[in-house]
Amino acid sequence: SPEEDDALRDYMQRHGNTGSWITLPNKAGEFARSLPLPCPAVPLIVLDGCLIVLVGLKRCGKSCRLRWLNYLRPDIRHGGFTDEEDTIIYSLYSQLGSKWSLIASQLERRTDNDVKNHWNTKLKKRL
DNA sequence: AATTTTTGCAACCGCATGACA
DNA sequence: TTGTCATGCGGTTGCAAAAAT
Repeated sequence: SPEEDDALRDYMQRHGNTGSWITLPNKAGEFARSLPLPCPAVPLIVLDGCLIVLVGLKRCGKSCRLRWLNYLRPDIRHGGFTDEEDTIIYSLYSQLGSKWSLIASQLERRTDNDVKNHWNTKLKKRL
C-alpha cells in the first residue's frame, strides 16, 4: 500500500539499511511509530469511534528488500528504454545469455528485474 | 457499451552462494 | 566438516490495465 511504501522509504532514506533485511520490517515499523502524528507512514483507522493506529510493516524482509531495490530506491529509472540501451542489451545478451544482473550493471541506473521484463515483453519478440 | 483477449510488469518462488559458527 | 541463515539471482506467474472484439 502507499502507506507501506511511505514507511519503508522514510526509514531507508533516513537510516539506510544498516542491519539485516530480515529485521528491517520491525525497525521500520518502530521508526514510523516514533514520528509525530499525523504521519503518512502510520496508517490510521477510525472504528466504532476509536482511533486505531497500525504499526509495523507486516511484510517479510525479503519483500521489503525487493520493493526497495527494484522499485522505491530513488536512484533508478523505470521504463523509457532508449535505442542505445536496447542495442547494449541485445549485444550483451548474445554474449552472456540471461545474466540480467550483469547486463543491468552495464546500463545506467537500471535494475536487473526491469531489464529482464523489458527483454521478455519487448526485445525478445523482435528477434 | 459490454465483454473478451492480450499485454505489461511487480512480486513471488526456489535455488545457489557465501558468511559464519 | 556440517548445518544454518541471510542475501542475490533468474524463471515464472497473478492480475490490473489496455487493447481488441
